[in-house]
Amino acid sequence: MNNKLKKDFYKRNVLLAAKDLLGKIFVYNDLNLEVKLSAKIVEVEAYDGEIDQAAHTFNGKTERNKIMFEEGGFLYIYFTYGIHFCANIVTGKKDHGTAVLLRAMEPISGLEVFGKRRFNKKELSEKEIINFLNGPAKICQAFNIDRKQNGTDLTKGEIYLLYAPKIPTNKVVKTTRIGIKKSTELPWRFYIKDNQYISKK
DNA sequence: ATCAAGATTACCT
DNA sequence: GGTAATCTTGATA
Repeated sequence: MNNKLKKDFYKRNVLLAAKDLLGKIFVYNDLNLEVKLSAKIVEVEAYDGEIDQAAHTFNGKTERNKIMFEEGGFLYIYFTYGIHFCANIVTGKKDHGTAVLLRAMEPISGLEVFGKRRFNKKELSEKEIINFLNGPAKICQAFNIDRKQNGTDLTKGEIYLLYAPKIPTNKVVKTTRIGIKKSTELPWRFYIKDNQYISKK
């Protein structure tokens, strides 16, 4: 049985896709590792260059953001603050510069790998496990995602998402986004209510 | 050619 | 709460 999310999931409007991404399972099948790394998406933010000044695509296509203008179903990875990478799921139709930032996840498998990469140890306290993936750059550090994964096709076998039932609307919290200076009024951050793995209240 | 900003994190008081 | 770390990108201050 194959419950991998298909192209049609990603081709939808960015806000619909963002809300629906909550609860889905992010999987990295890195053939260099003995285990598949996986985690449940618990917090996301939507970015839409048409109307959103905080989106990297607001001023049009550039070398960095061009993957966001492709059809949904690719990874967009960017480097920021001289240190960190952040991962996005490209959504929507071709030539629409939209994507969903992955802000926090709940670890499922590959805990020892996450522990080694995040804190250089395999003995894990509950507090450290909560800290594995509760921020966009932490996710990339734990999954070892950087430039080389930019543009990855999520309908192939290396990195993909698994279906999970949609989180009911009354369990989804909608707020303004974090860490941006423009378009701060847009309520485009979504997270699973009462989940302890989100980045910030 | 130059420069300021940046979808963050970890560590300090 | 405050801020250093660190460097690519995209606009041209």
